[in-house]
Amino acid sequence: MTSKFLSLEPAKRAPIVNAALKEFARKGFDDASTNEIVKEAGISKGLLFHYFNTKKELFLFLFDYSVEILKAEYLALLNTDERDIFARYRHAALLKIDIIHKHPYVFDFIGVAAFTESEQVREELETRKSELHANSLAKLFENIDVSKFRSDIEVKRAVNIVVWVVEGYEQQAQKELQGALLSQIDYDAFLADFDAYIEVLKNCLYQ
Amino acid sequence: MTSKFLSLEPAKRAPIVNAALKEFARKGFDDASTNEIVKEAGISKGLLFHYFNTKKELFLFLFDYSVEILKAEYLALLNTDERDIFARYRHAALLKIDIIHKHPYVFDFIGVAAFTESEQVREELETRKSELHANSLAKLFENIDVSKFRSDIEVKRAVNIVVWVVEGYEQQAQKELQGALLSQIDYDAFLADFDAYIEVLKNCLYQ
Amino acid sequence: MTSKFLSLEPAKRAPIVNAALKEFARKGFDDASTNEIVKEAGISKGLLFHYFNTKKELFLFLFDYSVEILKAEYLALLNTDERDIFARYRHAALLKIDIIHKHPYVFDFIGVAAFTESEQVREELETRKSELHANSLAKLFENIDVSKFRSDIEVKRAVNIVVWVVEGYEQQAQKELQGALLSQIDYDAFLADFDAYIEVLKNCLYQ
Amino acid sequence: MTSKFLSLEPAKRAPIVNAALKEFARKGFDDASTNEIVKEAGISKGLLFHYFNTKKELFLFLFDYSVEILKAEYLALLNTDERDIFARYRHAALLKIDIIHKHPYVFDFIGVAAFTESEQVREELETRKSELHANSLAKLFENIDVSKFRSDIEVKRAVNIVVWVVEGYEQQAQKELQGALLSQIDYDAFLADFDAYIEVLKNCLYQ
DNA sequence: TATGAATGAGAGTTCATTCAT
DNA sequence: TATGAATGAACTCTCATTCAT
Repeated sequence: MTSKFLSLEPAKRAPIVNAALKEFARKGFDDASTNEIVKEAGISKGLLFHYFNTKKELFLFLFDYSVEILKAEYLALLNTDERDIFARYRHAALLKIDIIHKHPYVFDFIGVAAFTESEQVREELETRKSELHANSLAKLFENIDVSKFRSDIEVKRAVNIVVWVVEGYEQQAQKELQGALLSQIDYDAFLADFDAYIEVLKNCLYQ
Repeated sequence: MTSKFLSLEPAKRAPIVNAALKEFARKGFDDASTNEIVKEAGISKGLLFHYFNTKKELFLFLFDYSVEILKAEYLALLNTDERDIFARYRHAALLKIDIIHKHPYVFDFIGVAAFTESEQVREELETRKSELHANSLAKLFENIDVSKFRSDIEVKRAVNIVVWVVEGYEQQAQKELQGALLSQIDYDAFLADFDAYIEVLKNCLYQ
Repeated sequence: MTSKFLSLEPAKRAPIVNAALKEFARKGFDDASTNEIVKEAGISKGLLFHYFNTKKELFLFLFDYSVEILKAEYLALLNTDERDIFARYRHAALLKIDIIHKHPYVFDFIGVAAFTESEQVREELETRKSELHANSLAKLFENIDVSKFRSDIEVKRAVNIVVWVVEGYEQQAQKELQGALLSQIDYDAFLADFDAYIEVLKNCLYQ
Repeated sequence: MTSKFLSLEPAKRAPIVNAALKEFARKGFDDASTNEIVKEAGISKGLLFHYFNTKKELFLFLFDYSVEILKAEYLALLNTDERDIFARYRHAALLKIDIIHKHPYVFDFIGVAAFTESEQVREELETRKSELHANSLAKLFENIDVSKFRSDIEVKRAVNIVVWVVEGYEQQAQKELQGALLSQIDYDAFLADFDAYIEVLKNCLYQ
């Protein structure tokens, strides 16, 4: 029953979506306050529930909305013809930075949603999450050229090491950038640093 | 003003601490219910607030309490004479397993507390967290023999890679073990797997 | 100000009236939902409030509307030339059955309206109800031949006994028929049963 | 979970019970406002829900409470040794007047509860109602001496006529007394009137 | 006429916290 | 030290009503 909301003009939709994404991203499902959302979005309490009958429906809508963005602006642009794991990941990181620019709360929201354990949304989320992973996130690892890894390292371990280092780097970067104005960030410096890590791993793990 | 609580006999203290750690570890600061805590601890509502004037005070007490355990049973036992980063980490992982056995909720609680964003406790937590990190967790990296790393890899990067891989491994292990009974876990298999990752990194990063 | 509604073509009026009668009959004034009414009537929210400024106005309109039907198809057809109280009542019962067939919600609505205690409509209803009773329902008892009653029974008591027994019978019948499809009801059996009660009373109360 | 409430001292219990009985009796389950109840009872909203977790639980408690009163002060005092239906009913009517004196809202509440169709309480009420009827209200008709009825009248009809007339009389009396101060009512006049109806029926229906 | 987005007061309910005992 | 009755603000959600289109 979110068709009402979808047929609303985008200019009115955006502040509601952003206010809700932000509140959920900050506080998780249970702690997020619909009062805060309507205050930030500048609408009345009634209107939010005119569009979304329940807080849960709003949350799941935002999840689907975020997944759509991820699919259209991230997953669809991943190049699975590039079989080199490092080139693939580098490209993915660049796409990710782009999305954070354009949709500041989407990645945070998805992150919080992925780990929420609220019983009110768990079941529906579980379905959506596994579908997302199966159909989509798996693309990151699809068709990787594993023959490049050194033969004395188990492929599973090599891939995990790459994944964990990239995730660690991203988290560290996020922590450092927190609070900084988006316009002040020196992306080139970050990319150079990131590339240095890639270089180390490549030397370690490739033949 | 938790002195009242500290002068209580340990046998009465334990159920309260455990009930509170468990509830906060499960639900985070905002969602945790003092009702649940008193029910599980078998005490009255009034008594809880006699010892801890506010929920926040209780939470911060538990944080300090958990940090004390960490210091006494983890950080104090880290052997800084062992200068090899891998040997140091392996030992640390073993100590961690021990604590999870003895204090099942402490690590979970610290983990939840570290990532809580509740505005009610953020400020005080921030101070404590940075102090913990500066004075204590830094011990993990103190006096590491960096001369063993390959000369063409920046030390900072080598250390980060080790940290991120170990963290990634721990998180993956936790996910796999979730729900399993503690007694059923095959620790030797886990250690062997862990050692395999260490071996890969050692080959990569050491000269 | 329901003139707007009255000048609407009947084909458009009927679904609105029926939807509203049904909802009020089922849930009473306070619980009836204007949302349900517009949904069932297939019109927009705004239109309902274009015709009837308030829920209360709609309710009172329906009361007047139902009373009109009662007057035209029930009270007007009561034969006051028939001075025997039993013959009069029997005829009235047959008329009632007819109306329930033709206007399924009208009697239910009037019944619910008669006993509603909602403060929002009580005052206006009170006026209408007493007017209805004085000018109209009194016709049921008008010009009754009281000379037929046994001389040792006060007329007032004899009439009350007839009224109460008929009312009791109707309520019992309604309870038994509840849920049954209108088409499946054996009216002849009911009439025979009804007539048996009349016969008892006639033997008792007549000379 | 109403044990909390039951262990409260009666002086504090009474205003809550009375306020709630009154509100439910006036407006039915759905329309009754817990706000009104706490205002009239002079307690806080939180306290009401400390005793009764939900509005439904409060309603069902009141039903059980009212049934207890009915059993103890009405049904238990009905004399089934008195086999004459009129003597039995006269006694019952006197008992009823007594209860209305002592517990002004109990009969009204039971009446409203008996006919409520709110889906939220229907199921639980249905069980309670049929139990009440089977075990208790049936006592009114138990062991009646039907041999006194005229042989040409079916017993079922004779009993129904008595019941309906008594009910009709009670409703009329309630309507007339409505609003009058309890102390101003002339019970002797009412009883005399009631007895006159009984006399008529006795002459009619008995041999 | 006709729509449905928008409002805001009020609904039942939860919860940390207080306080008389 | 210990209880649990009592509070009231905040929660999600509903609803008759308004109004720009």
